[in-house]
Amino acid sequence: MAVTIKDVSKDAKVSIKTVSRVINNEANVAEETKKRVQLSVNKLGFRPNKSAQSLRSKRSFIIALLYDNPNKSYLADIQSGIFKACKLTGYNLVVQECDYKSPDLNNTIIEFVEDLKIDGLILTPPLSDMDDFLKDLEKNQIEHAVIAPSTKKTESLYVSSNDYEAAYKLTSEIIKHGHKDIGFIKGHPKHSASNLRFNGFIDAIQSHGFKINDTWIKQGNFSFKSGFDAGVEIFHSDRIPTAIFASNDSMAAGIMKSAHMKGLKIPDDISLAGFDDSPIADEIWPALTTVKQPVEKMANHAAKILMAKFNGIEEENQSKEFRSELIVRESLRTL
Amino acid sequence: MAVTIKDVSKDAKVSIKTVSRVINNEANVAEETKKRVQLSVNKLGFRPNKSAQSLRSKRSFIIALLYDNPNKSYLADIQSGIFKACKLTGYNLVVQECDYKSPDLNNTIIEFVEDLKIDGLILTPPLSDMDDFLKDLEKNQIEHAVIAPSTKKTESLYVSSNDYEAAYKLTSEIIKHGHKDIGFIKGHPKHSASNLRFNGFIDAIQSHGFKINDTWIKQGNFSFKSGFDAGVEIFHSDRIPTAIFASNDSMAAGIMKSAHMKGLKIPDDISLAGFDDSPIADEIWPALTTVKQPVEKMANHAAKILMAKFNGIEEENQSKEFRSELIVRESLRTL
DNA sequence: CACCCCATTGATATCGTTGTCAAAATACAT
DNA sequence: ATGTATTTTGACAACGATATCAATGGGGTG
Repeated sequence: MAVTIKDVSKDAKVSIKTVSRVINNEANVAEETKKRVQLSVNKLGFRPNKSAQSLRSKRSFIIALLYDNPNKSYLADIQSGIFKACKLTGYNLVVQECDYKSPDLNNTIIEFVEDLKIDGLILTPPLSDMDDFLKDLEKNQIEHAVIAPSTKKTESLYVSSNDYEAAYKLTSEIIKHGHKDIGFIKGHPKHSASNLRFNGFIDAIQSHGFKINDTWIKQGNFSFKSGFDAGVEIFHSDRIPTAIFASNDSMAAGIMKSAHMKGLKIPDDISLAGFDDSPIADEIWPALTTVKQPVEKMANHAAKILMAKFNGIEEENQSKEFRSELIVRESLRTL
Repeated sequence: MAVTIKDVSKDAKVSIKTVSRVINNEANVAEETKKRVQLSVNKLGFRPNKSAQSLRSKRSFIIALLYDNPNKSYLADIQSGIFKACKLTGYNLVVQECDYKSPDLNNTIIEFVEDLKIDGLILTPPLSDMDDFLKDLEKNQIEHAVIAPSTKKTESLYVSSNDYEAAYKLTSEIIKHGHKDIGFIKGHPKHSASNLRFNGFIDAIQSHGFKINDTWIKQGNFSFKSGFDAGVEIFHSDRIPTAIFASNDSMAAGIMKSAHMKGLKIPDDISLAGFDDSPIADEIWPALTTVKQPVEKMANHAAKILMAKFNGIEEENQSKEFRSELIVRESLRTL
């Protein structure tokens, strides 16, 4: 039989309530009593029964990660960042794959949270941008932190990256390399980052006094295939750009493939840039010029502020914007 | 206040025990009573309190996925397969990243399982091959299913793939393309698959009466970089093979990069083959000849047999070996 | 008709915590 | 010394399910 609070209380010659006070770090326990209890706890190897705690106090020390079919390496990074934060605080992490298009997403998740007494949620795009979903969470008093929301007006905790600035900077870098005819592949329309990156691109182009050529702007959805298709279309036109900026690396890889199939050399015939610095960026040839986001750190921070919040630690642990880093590799050449 | 079993019992005019019987599908409940209770359950929207269930019955309807820093896309596939199985049965999934080298891995995990009343574990390589760890699980009566263990003598439930045969087949395919001088990059030494793949390669070579050239056999660890390094070494030698078989796609991509840097064209100057059919296999140029494993299906099956086991359903749900599929793409040419 | 058997049902204890609230001990003010 | 405020402590209820075990009742048997 496992050691219970009763065993500890006997050993330390106090009531079970006092033991409870000590393990929960409550105020008003005499220093001496506290020590005695802690001694017994260690001696007996007491570990509180989480089910009993959860039943009585309605918290589980579990947080959940919600995601909808993201890029695989993105998911792994996010998860790892969250997990590391959990490990520090003793929380556990449950994962929940969901379909953002499902009509009963809201109820499913709310029931899930209530049933498991989940202490808080972490949301990734595109869930981070579903306002009615976020509102439902608020209404049900479900703590949550969102990763990369498009608008920061929300009451929710969030972490974000400077997608707009990074896209602006990357575009400027491409221009600095002598390019004027630049194509762009947009990301998944439901992901906030897509717009931010597109706007950064547009503004950079225009602030340099260049024109946007609409036939070189294609809608993608962050998948390799959508990039490939966009590449095929672009390379099929009479005049092709000298550089293409894809909203993420997978799509850039797709374009690269379509270029190869068309007999175009990279970066000799066409320069390429991606976004995210996913593993593939450095594993294809030539390696992709891209923007590296501290995804794991962002997720780690999201988990930290979430847990800080429902543990009543407000302090400096707050929503935060992370800065991305430009990584110039071989896929971009100087004209 | 949430609906409890008491409310249901009042509404259905039965005792709480009878309600309990119905929701747990226990035997010996009159058909009519059962219907009446189910009606009340639905009418009131009763959802059993998991903490209370867990406290009393010592099960949580949670299973856990244990992994140690795997390939990101592998993790995502595994997780997705498990998650889908969980969804069907109403189980939840918690994830636990761990360090297989940690000296107190065993205790950490056992405490984790006991604390959360985890119903069962799913292990991925290299954890699937740590015999003392598996023994500790048995000793503590912790249900578990392992993915891709090297030996199937274990008492544990398992799913595996036919790595040996697949590697044999792929090697034969390379030979069929006219290659005699074939290099090989080994995988992570702690992963069971590494040996199986290597042995399949060796046996295929020898059964065709060819010789193994040791300078073309390199030790890798499944990472892109280890493949790259191996490639650099091989291409540095006086005589280079006409084809290289890397134990996974990341390493094959690494070799490809090193080949490009050396000015070698693929597949004109050297043919390549990988293993796993990870996303990168089809996203690099030229696309990799590889072996596709039904990773997600394997994980799905692992979760299913695990849950079937502790729910007392033995039947046909058993350990199983999955078959891989050869995928021939451009990276392999005929001499 | 008396008896026993087995399916069905319910009263109540129980799991291991935290919450409530009052009692006891101590500190402080007058 | 007395009264009051404050800190410290504990007895017991409560959380919401399942487990135990006995009571009930209908059917079959002799």
